[in-house]
Amino acid sequence: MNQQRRREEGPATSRGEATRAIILKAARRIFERDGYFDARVADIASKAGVSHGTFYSYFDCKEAAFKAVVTKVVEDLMTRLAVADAPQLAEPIDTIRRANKRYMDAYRDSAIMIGLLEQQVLVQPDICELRLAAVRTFNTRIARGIAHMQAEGKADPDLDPVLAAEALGLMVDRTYYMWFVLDQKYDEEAMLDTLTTLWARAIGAVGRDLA
Amino acid sequence: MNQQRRREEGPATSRGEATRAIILKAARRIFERDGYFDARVADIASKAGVSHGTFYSYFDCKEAAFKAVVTKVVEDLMTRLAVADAPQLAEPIDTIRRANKRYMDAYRDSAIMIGLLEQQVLVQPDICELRLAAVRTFNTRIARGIAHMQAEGKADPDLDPVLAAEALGLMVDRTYYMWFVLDQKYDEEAMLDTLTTLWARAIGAVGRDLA
Amino acid sequence: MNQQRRREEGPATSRGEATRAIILKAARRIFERDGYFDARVADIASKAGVSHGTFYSYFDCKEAAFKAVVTKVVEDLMTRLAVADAPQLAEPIDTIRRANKRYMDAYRDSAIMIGLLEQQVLVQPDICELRLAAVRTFNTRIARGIAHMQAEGKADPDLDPVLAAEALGLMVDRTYYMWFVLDQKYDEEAMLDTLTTLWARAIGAVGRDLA
Amino acid sequence: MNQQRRREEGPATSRGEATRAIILKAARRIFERDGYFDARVADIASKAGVSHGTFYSYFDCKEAAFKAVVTKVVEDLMTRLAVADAPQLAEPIDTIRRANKRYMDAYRDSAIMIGLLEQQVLVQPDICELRLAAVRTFNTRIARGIAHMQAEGKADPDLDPVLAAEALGLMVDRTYYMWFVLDQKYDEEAMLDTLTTLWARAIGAVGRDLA
DNA sequence: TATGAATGAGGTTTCATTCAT
DNA sequence: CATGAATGAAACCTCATTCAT
Repeated sequence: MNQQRRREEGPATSRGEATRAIILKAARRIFERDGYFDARVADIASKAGVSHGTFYSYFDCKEAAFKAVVTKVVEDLMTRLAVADAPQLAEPIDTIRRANKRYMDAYRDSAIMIGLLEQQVLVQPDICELRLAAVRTFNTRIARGIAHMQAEGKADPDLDPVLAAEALGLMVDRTYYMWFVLDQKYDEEAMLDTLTTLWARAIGAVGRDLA
Repeated sequence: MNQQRRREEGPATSRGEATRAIILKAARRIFERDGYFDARVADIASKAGVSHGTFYSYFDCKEAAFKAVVTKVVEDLMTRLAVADAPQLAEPIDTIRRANKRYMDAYRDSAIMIGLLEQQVLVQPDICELRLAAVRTFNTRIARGIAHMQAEGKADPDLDPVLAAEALGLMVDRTYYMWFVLDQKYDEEAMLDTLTTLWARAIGAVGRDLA
Repeated sequence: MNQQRRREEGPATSRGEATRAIILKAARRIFERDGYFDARVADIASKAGVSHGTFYSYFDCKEAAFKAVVTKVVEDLMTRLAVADAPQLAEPIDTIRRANKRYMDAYRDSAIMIGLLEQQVLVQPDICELRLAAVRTFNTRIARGIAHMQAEGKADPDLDPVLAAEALGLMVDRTYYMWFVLDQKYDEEAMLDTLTTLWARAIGAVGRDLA
Repeated sequence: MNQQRRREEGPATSRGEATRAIILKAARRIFERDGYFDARVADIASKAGVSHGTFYSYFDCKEAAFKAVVTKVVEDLMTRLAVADAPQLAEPIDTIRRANKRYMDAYRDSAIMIGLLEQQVLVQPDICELRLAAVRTFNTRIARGIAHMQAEGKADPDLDPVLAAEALGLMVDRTYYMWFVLDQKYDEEAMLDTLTTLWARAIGAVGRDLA
């Protein structure tokens, strides 16, 4: 009862706030180390240096902690990728490459958690929703970019910008998955160039090519 | 030891063979219904109409049954997609579209199991290996196709056919995942056209365009 | 990991201490009632009035509980038999008889557990070690006694005190086994007298005889 | 039904006889290798080169096979030790030593099975009965020997020959157990001499001593 | 007589979660 | 706020034994 309320209301003191943060951090490390299913609440608590029961003062269940961790990862990702998309005066190819690179860096840093997120998508509806929302945000952004280029005569106007954004976004996203989650070995420059070239040509981008 | 041997050597009689097939089929249905983690061996046995113990006469554990099911799914997929790739005299765009369509049909039919496969890739190294092997086979095939077009002057010769095959393969594969596993709603014609156009343009395919 | 730790470190509170003791006691009663193999963890937990899981908070497995019980039994036995061996001024025959009687009383009280211990000696190396350690302690004590008598000219000096102690100790020990574990019916006085006489004569003890 | 009858009636053909013998031999080897509890019927059948079901054509259950093996071991032991006890004209000490040596050799050859027998004594009433019967036979023989010496004035007439036989028999038997079953390291000559001397003195045997 | 497929009771163990202190 | 003892559902897997062929 008491615990329920506390969980719902969130930490009341700054000490509680700190404990919650510590547990969250510990949870991420344990999830990254053991995966979602093999991660045990006991280990999280122990790594956080608190007792079993304390964990449940802050999180309803293991799933809730996972969701909290993953939400934060996604939020950080979004924030990091939301930086103003440089001046649109640049060549399309440069814009695209820069975006791909930015995404790559961000993906790499959170690769393991992203892998776990993908894995849970099929199991936890909440997580799936979270994932889809993120995808939608990204895709919208990409679609806007493509539409913008089309408007400026820098991309093929016949293309459906939404579907194209979806497919190309997945191409890049999935490539990074193979690369950083499944540890396939690619040469960074070559891969970035390939992705960028494919993308640029796919949307019929005019202008300078990657030499 | 005895059970071990039977499991390793496979059924000795045709009756055993049949039972194994029945269990395998039941396993697939239960996995599709409940997912890997919630699937219980008891349910599989019960759906197969055999006893608990019988299951263990044929499979080491749940994981082994899953692996067997998934292996079969992948093999079927490979077989199905291995059909002679029509005469290369056709326009590239038609070749590409036909391939995308074939893959789409195959993917759709096994979508749930493919979803589970993707999910287990991070958990079971064996499954990951299986998955990567399939990917490699597909990619090689695609890369050969691209190289072929390049040789015939029908595709941009500057492109690295292997990397391109990898990225474009993932684009299509992942799109189908969103479509059939995560149940995103796409218009079939529009999506197929988009994927095909993006692909064709990306590799600089010359020739007729999708009207 | 958490449970592991608790098991390794032992109970952290006195409440835990008490529970452990209760389970241990229940385990002994169940082992005595059902024997080692037929004893079920569920029965032990139930007799202790705790849940299944609680048992595993304190013991790794049935074997561990057995080992704990048996260790305690052996320790109690050792303590009980370690009482100062009366003044050595007494007649050897009296010293020997008193020792035999003391051992008999102790053996009888723990007969069933000792029987189980003997039974597990062949199966569990740990238990075997425990058993041999106890035997060694007893034999050393006996050998010292014989050597003492030899030094005082009260026993045949030609005898190897260690081997003699070993054999005579086993004679008594095994007789008690037949008596209290396998329930052979002997007359207490007659048997004690026989054992004592045999022992005394065997070591060539001089002095008064059992009349 | 059918099988039941066959088991009760015993093998009908000499081929069946042979199979039974083969299984019995395999059973002994598996029991010796794995102990009673860890021995699996499957392993016995497999080592005998027959199928699962065939085992049950000859034995009711694992326990029955064990009993058959152990009965044979005990019978062999009895036969081997039943050889005419040399002329009683010899010195008592020589008679005793010879008997101890004969027993030692026989014990050593069947040590593992004897160990298992001891272990099952507490679990299987049948086995216990078998064991006690053997003990009784031995003890009677020993008691007769002691009584004989007493009659000839070669041993203390005050001793109860039955109880003495019991205790001394156990002394020797248990020593061999420690020696050959639990693998305690003893020097053969020294131990045989000690046992013999203790025994001879214990019964007040007159005559030559072991030098 | 021999085979081996099928059975199913049975026990062990884990770990997320609760709650009294 | 924090602790850790207690819970108990749940799932896995083995292996002695039967029986149809």
